[in-house]
Amino acid sequence: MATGDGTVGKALEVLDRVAGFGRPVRFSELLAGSPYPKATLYRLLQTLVHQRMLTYDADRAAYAPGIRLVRLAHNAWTHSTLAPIARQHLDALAAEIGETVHLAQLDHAQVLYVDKRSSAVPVEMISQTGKVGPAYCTGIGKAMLAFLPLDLLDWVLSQQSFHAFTAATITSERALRRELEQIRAEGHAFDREEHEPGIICIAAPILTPKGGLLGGLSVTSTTRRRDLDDLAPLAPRLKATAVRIAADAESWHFPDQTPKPLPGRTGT
Amino acid sequence: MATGDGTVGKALEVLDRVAGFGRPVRFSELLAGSPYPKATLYRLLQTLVHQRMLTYDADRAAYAPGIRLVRLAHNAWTHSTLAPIARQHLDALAAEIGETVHLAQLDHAQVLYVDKRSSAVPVEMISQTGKVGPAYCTGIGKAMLAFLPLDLLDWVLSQQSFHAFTAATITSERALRRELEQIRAEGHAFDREEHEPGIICIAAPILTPKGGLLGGLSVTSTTRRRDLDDLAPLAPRLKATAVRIAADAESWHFPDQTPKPLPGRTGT
DNA sequence: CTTGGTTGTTCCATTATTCGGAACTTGGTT
DNA sequence: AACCAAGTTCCGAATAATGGAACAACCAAG
Repeated sequence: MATGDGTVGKALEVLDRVAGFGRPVRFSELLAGSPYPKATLYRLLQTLVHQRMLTYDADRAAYAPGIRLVRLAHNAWTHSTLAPIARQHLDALAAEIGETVHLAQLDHAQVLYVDKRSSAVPVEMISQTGKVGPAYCTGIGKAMLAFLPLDLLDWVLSQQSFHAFTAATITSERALRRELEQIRAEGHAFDREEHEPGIICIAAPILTPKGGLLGGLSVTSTTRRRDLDDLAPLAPRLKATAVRIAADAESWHFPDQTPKPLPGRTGT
Repeated sequence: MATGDGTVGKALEVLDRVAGFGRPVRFSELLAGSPYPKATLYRLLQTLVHQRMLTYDADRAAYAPGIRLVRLAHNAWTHSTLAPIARQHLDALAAEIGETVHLAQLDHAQVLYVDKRSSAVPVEMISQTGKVGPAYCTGIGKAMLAFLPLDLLDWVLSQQSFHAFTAATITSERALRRELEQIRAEGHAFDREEHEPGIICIAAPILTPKGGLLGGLSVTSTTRRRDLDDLAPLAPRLKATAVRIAADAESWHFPDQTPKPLPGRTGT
């Protein structure tokens, strides 16, 4: 999975890797999984720390994501996600249905949750927002995949791991494509405990009038409270909300957030 | 204000600039305020877009922060800010006092708010978290500055704009240093409508047992509800909370987040 | 349809940066 | 004391970034 993009690409790859650990990480740990030689990795880390994209804790000799990222993300979240536009609609939907509502967008073949309304716990924040999850085995992921342009879909599917989280997880591209077809026909997707046992959801894509994919919307519940048949009747309300969000996005002239297939830069 | 750090530094500077606009921004706007020639800036932007750190909207021909940042920030916020550690303490303090509580850290001579508990308005969030504000004219900023090591303080103060937001704003380094001395003696700071008219606050630093600066904590109110004399009695509870947060941070072995003075890297 | 202006994109020889093997330092272990 | 692992620095070679200038694309006015 070549990154390209010269030094900057390499630096960001390292940044991702550090962030991915989810804990302070030592030089040697990074070196182990790195394609770069010691000296190069060292310099990249130095640069990132100097730029406050990473923090270096001298005592523990470990690197962690830096707070400059938090600051940048504030802008990104406010101006480049559906969250601010969708906020009121999420509030309304969550209040009406009384279940957890998620708003997500596709990022690099993964589901990126950009906002959430939880019925139970009142507020949370980046703690939830910013999380990523698999696309092939979540309702919201499948809902988005189903409405991706075909050429992009090919690429995105090629990036899926098809790891079997539960017994119900779809583990082959063929099976997933079949399911996506159905979702396309119905306009909404279900998560049948495919990602976590006991967790089910119904999800719909958020589409521009022209059919461009903006994001996804889902209502999540547990098998203890509801089953799929209870969820299905929510589809109309879910879709109505999605349409409203899309309309607002349109009037905000929101950019079509279709993910890029990482082309070889200067075409073939 | 030379950035150094080669290409990566330049790319990140451009990223900051785009984020700073707070709205989609066109190439020419960026070019205007950029030290780089057209072709160079163009390439940097290309790279950032390709890396999904920026989004490019072809219709509007404008750049905006990318969603990859949201994802990275999730990690940064979770693992490199005081927020997760302080959460319960903020909850408790906010509930007890019934006013808005802020948690902040220093980032590059500015105040970066990393969490917030608002008494009145229930929700908001990243919309608030991730925001930056001036250090020299906010209570929380001054509280942190007062406990900065002297050499760092010199640098940080040199970065302040001393813009007069209100009639009460401290507008000279000398006056600020005098105030910081007082804050150091008392252990807490006030914002006397120095940043926004009608807004006052009391703030305390969060310090390691050894005196290292971790962050700041503040209780904000309005002149309509309280005055400074009402705020002052809150100091003990504020400080107690700060101590508790510091203790938890210690046991989590939280890295000393003292900002770096951007040294010239390898000397001249 | 032509001209002129503005904005955005590409080329390519030059130049400055990054690369990475190897040597070195530091701190802990047998 | 000798050794080993982890982290840091050096420096010539290799590569990638630079930026001036030419080139498109678009629009408005002549």
